[in-house]
Amino acid sequence: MPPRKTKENAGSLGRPATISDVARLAGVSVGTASKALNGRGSLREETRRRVRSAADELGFQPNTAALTLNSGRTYTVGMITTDTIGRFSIPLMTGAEDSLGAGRMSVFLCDARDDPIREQYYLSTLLSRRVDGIIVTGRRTQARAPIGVDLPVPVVYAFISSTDPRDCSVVPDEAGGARKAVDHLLALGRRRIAHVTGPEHHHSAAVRASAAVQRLAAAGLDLVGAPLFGEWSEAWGRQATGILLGAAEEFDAVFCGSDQIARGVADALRAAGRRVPDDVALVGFDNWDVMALACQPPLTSIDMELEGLGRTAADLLLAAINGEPAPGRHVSPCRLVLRESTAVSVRPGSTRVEQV
Amino acid sequence: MPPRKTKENAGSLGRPATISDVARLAGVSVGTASKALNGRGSLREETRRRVRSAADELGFQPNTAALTLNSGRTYTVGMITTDTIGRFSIPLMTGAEDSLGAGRMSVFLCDARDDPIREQYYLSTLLSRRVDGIIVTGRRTQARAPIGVDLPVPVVYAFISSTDPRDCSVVPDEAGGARKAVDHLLALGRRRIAHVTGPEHHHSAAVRASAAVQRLAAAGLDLVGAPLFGEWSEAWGRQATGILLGAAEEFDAVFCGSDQIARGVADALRAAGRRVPDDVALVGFDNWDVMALACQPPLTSIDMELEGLGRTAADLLLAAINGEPAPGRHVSPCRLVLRESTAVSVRPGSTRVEQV
DNA sequence: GAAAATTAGGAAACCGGTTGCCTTGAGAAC
DNA sequence: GTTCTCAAGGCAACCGGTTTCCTAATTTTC
Repeated sequence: MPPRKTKENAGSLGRPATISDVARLAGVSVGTASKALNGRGSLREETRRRVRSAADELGFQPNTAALTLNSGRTYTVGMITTDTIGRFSIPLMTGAEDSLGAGRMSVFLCDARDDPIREQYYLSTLLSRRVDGIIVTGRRTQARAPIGVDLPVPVVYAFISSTDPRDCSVVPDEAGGARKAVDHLLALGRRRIAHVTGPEHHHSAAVRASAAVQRLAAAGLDLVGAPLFGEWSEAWGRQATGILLGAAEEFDAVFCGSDQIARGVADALRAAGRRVPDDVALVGFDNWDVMALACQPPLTSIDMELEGLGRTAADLLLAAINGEPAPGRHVSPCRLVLRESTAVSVRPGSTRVEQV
Repeated sequence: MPPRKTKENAGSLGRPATISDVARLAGVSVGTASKALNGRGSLREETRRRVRSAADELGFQPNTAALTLNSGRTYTVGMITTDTIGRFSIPLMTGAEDSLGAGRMSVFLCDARDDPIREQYYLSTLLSRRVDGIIVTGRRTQARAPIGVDLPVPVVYAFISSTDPRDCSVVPDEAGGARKAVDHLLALGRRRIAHVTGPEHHHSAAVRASAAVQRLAAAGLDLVGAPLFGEWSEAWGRQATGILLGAAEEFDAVFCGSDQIARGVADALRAAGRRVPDDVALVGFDNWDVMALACQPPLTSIDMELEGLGRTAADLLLAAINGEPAPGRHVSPCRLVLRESTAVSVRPGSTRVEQV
């Protein structure tokens, strides 16, 4: 892409052109120039053309601050990540930005880094900038206290949710995802399924584990042993595999709370001479490509569709801004992504996606 | 953190309070209210107090658009990622936001997604919003065409750099990082060093490889074989290891162009019965904790200090905004992070950082 | 040809702040 | 008692647009 000589200084003023400059060049009044450029008022077509070409020549772009001042709208939203910008926030942000950009809105990025003071500082900054709305995200799906009450602008919680049920939250259906994982393993004929996941006090770990247990119970089955709660790391996956191998009970599948854990499990199983998926089928969670694809074999995983979630959140926010709020928890489904770690007849390298 | 009843509606107007509301409540004129709140003019202390408490009561926060309109400054900068928000952008953004936030500036996030049209759209959006400055980042360090010429606001390129040497760019010293890696391996007594890295046409791969070769040459040594160019994946690391093992030449160290590659190499070496670091020492690049820590053994790696780079970029931008531009390429050093993949006597789990 | 209708475009208020200048009033100086 | 001085605070212009209202000129109508 060639560096484009921007029009900003095409007219060679030392500053951005204002509508007065345009009006002067076109030989009309400021009000007329405004009407000409916005298709308002009743003007001769020739006048409009003259104004437009003057605007082009000067590279005129209306000062957003002035527009804001008399419309009251900023066409700007704030996005606050309560913890840290990270692996989960990125697709959320990308998706949100996608929808918002289509609505010609810009996004203020605020990284609160788990600091309530910082969060409130950002909140007041955003409010003083008169953003049209706010999206709150976080790394954990657990519900959190509302960022403020009776705020003058709509707020949508994405991924994370608000403890106040009247707030609008968009969250992934983690329980549904876990059920899909279990159903898939059951459909493969596996009956002796173990579960290795993150810390017990972590909301996602708890939700996914209990959904898995319930689904098995509904099929008249028990989990092999209790869910193994630990940390969200490969090391824990390896360690937990040692525990499973050392126990009396046999197992033919492991559903893992994250792809990292699953990868640790895969490595440890291979080291122990168990074949995946032949001896043990493996399902991860997150569908984090870096992990899922590099794993040997590539991992079947649950995708929370975070980008879509971000888009949904943005759409709900835009709706709320336009006076049509949709309060409540909006649950969006997860998707099962099939790869070789549960595949009996899938060729290496191919990726099939379950039809939902 | 308890949901705070924000002051925005404390005074129970249906809209954010304006300075007129404050003035009315305090029984003074608008101008006086402004002076009272900003410590200007000559007013009785009692009057100032009265105005301040009126402002508090109403939860007054000045409308940023109005401030912008008569100061000409927006206290806002744009951050354009030319490709995609990803692993490399995050620490950059975090660092930049850190410095900018300290300067009370807000950040507009723009994800151009490798689309020149989108990029120019964002650029013109930012300019019409009259941002005080722009930071351009990207996933690759390769120089790119300037985003625009003669822009009315300062621009700083971070990580990525501009082909125009008069532009201000902040880039990591990748060659220096590669030299540190080689020096470290030499200091360990390794003499038969191989290099596995990403695509030959990829700027980072080329720079790191040639710096490594040069450093070895300076020590009177050759690389074992030619640099193995491939892709930035674990799979390539494994594959390349196969090539190395199949070749006639022995090797006692591998310097890898990324942590992902290094991890693939580690896995393949282990599978082939070679011990790391005893038989083969291993150095990665990027110091991506997810990879470097989960690797067996944990990886020594080169850290580009992206967060610091982001801070530097932001600081340079702030300086430029304040009329002290610092044109040119600013190279910031990389850091060697020691872990077990090159450690002879480091205990498992510990991380030592080289003193620079 | 004069009155009415229509059209083109200008003047000014307004959005919400800041700031320079001016007015008012009180106390000091004589 | 009169003038001078200075502190305190009001008035209004300004930033850059939009919009309402009004005027002037042209065209239509009879």
